[in-house]
Amino acid sequence: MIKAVRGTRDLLPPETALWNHVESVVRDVFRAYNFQEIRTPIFEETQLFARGVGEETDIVAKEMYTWEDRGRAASDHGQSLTLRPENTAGVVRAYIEHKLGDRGLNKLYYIGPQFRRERPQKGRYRQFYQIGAEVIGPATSGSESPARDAELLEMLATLLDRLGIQNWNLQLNSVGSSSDRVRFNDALREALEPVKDKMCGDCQRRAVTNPLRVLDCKVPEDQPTIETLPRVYDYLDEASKKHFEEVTTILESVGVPFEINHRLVRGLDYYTRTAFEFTHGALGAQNAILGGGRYDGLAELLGSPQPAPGIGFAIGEDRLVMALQEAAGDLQLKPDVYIAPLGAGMNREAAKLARELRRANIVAELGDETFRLKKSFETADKIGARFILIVGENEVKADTFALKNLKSGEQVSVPRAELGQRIHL
RNA sequence: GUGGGAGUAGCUCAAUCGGCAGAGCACCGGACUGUGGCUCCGGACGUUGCGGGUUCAAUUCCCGUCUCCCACCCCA
Repeated sequence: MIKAVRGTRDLLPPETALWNHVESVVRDVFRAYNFQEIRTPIFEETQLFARGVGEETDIVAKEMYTWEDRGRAASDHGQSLTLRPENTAGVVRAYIEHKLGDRGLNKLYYIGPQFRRERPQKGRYRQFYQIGAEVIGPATSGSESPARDAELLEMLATLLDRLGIQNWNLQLNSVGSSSDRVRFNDALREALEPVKDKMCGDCQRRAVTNPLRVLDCKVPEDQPTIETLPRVYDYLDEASKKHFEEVTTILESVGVPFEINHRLVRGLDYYTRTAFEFTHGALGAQNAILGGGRYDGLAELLGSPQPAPGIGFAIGEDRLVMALQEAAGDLQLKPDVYIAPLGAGMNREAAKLARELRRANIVAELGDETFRLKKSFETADKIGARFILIVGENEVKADTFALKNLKSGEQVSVPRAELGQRIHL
């Protein structure tokens, strides 16, 4: 038997109804904030992620699905391509390629699959779905403003509330501008030098490769040491400090609860200044339901002639759906009516009725004339239809049909022209 | 990539010391020829994840492998 490959899965009904519900609420909420959808390719040139996400990140170093193109054209041949491991780089590439900066401030969102070759785990798959949004534009369009950070965070709080996610928790930090980061990294390395030997193996490695990640360490024995390390906040320049304070001030005034976490760092190289994560319990170890931050230098890094500060986030849709399954029962999609043709030649009559009703926006399931009436009733009951409509010779002659409410048991004779109205009630 | 647990019918799970692979639910048919849910009767259902080894005999013991789950790592 051929099975779905490791880390991928089929989403089946009725669960897909929940996914559709989530996506529909998402589109609705994003619309209120004037975001519009962008769709970028599933694969891109490998270079885009190497430069955008960062060569040193785990994602680029060991988790990407990369292959060499075998296109016929010489220009295709040998080109290194990669399934997108995240969507921000693609959006920024599109922003540059189509000169979207000329439109002013862009508020874009996407929903789609991403790919990383990780060991599968609860809430972690090799093909997973992200819902993300990006606010990006020339600095003159206000893209750098803390008002945009706060707006984005407030939108996320509204979205989670609207979906009925209970007990989410917003963690906020500033990781500084790129120059702040350089100074902070140096300070961290220096502070780690004398103490790293007594830390865990992972931290000893991080101290060299990515000192910021030491702050994220969960090993209990390392916590006292980590407490003595410098804080990012103290290495922010005046502009970054002011920016961060304005974000928190707006959040307070609009009433979005948050927690400042000086240790919050992000795993992608492009993040600057505001960094955040929404967490949720009962998701296992993968408790981050969404994460994001500002990326003021990314566009230039990817070759934009003009600076284009931006901020964005990505929601783990798989995790979001998982969090909703804990609380909500499954919403099952049920038809309004089951049409039961009864006897030879009735399929054609039933088909005509089904067409009429469906065009009147009624959800109809169609039976088969070879079924005995009892079987039709059982099927109608099983799929949860509200009504069963019997299409037999008598009914067709009279152009009046037996319509039974399966819940109440009430059965009435309804003229053809009134069926739609009767079922809509 | 590392560590731990688990794989038996569509689903949830049994199977004594190594001795004919089972139950409930679900499914199909009948009782019941134009009226469902209840009941009764019957039916179908398996490469015991896969491959190898030991044995007269393997779901059971051994080795390998794959997948899933949990955790680390990392991230969403």
